[in-house]
Amino acid sequence: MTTARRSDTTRAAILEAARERFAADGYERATIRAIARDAGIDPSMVMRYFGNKEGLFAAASEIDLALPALGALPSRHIGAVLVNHFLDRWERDDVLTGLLRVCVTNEIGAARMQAIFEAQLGPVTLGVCPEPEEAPARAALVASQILGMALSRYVLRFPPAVEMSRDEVVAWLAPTVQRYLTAEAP
Amino acid sequence: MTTARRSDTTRAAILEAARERFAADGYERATIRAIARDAGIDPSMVMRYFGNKEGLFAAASEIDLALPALGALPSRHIGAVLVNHFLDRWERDDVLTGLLRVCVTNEIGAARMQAIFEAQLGPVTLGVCPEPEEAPARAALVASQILGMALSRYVLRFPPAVEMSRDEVVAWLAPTVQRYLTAEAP
DNA sequence: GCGACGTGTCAACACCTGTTGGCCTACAGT
DNA sequence: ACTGTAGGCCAACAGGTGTTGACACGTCGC
Repeated sequence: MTTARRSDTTRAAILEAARERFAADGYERATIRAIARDAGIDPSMVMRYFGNKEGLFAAASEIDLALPALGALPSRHIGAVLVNHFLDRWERDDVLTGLLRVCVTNEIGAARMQAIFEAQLGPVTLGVCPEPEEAPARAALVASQILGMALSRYVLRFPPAVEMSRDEVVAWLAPTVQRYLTAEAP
Repeated sequence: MTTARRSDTTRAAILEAARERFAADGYERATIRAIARDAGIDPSMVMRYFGNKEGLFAAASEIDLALPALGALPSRHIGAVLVNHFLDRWERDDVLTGLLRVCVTNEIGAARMQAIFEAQLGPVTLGVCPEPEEAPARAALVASQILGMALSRYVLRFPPAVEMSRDEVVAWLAPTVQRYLTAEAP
């Protein structure tokens, strides 16, 4: 059994500060010194616990996917459920915002973003789309709309995208996602 | 009349190298030294011609919008025309890819990206959408889909998004854009 | 001929970055 | 009570950054 060490609180403080900084500044501008200052410890502690900056980012961008139970619900509502789920996931904490800010200039971040969408969307898409070999393209289309809205709303903060209510976003995007998943190929 | 100076070729070489570096590396990792090395001149020339790094980026990310003549065509095809136009604009050079990579971590880039979409989409949206006060939200929805596909295809290079043919992309996205612009609000 | 000016290079500044190793302190096990 | 070790800080390294000023070469007007 693993007993709680004294260092666990420090680790947690570092990770929280790192997530905030990566989300606010991206990879290069989120410096280890700034993260350490936010966490109230010395920069060298970051190295001791996470090896180097890439290791810190890898640890700070780990996400539990928290897939909803999807098999049972009627496939007509799957678009709305999916959009709602992703908006939830984006607004609960700033891990995904950080990942989106980082993946644009960092290979590791890009690979992780791709892995997340594969794991999130792969099974869902395979379950509902008409032809299995179309599943990857359909998943990529859904990803493009989800990522584009997240970019406009949470990163670039385009005023109209920010001012839309959450229900409005779902009402507009759900039919798009639904069509990408279930409509016959054009 | 402005006669051609000898320095114009140098300016052009700097701008071309800067566009490539910004598109490949983003703002922070695209160093002035690397750009100058690519252009075959000294870093201090960059400062002399463009003042500082922000000035260089501002000059390198200037875009002639090249709006197509839009008023005359039947409004049923406006979605396909718009998607085609943006894909063209993204693939002609790497200015927009650079802007997309930069705007995620740089205020000036974000503001410029927003300005581009306002200028590109604003008039079109106002011309075709049912209620004028809905125009900004509809333009933001279109921007989210366009930006998301550009991110997946040209920046993150998700394999399924890259492997789709250009006609497939247009066939899938055009109805989405068309709906965001002309359908009644949900 | 000669100074002014445009074009360019060189060397340096001041600062910030990730990363490392040594030293100190306090608690745990025996 | 003593010692080992985990947790933490400090100072420094080596390298890279944007940016600046002094100096060299060429070409033009006069």
